[in-house]
Amino acid sequence: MAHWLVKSEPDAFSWDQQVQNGTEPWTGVRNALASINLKAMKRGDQAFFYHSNIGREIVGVVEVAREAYPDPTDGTGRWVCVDMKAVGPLPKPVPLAAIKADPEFADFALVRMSRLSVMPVGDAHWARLCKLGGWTRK
DNA sequence: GCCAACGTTGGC
DNA sequence: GCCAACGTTGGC
Repeated sequence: MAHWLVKSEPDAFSWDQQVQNGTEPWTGVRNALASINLKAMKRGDQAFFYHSNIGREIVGVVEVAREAYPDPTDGTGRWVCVDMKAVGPLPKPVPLAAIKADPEFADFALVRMSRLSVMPVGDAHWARLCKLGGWTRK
């Protein structure tokens, strides 16, 4: 099973809203590389939910509830979205600063490609982030 | 609020 | 098809 990280500005769509809504379309991705990542997601894959700009930390875990389909907020038909389901909050949110300070994450996309909003997370990085966040598999 | 990174647009 | 200008994202 692959793992991912998705970013959202809490001003636009926050973790609290994700939890309240349960399952929510992950729309608005308008970047080619991010879109490729969305299309590679499989139902049941889990992803970290990261608050960009405000907070700048990983706050929770979501799961792909529906694989890529045309983004209803896109008029051109070129872009896709997935449905994400809230799994649970991280007991200890992992701030970007902690990730940057850890040499293990020197080649992590969150650090290296700061503007990418949907990215894969390797098994080793996933395991380490779970540990840092106090997350035990659900 | 500033600025670096980077994607997109438009003139040629 | 190149590249300068511009807009957007997101860290600081």
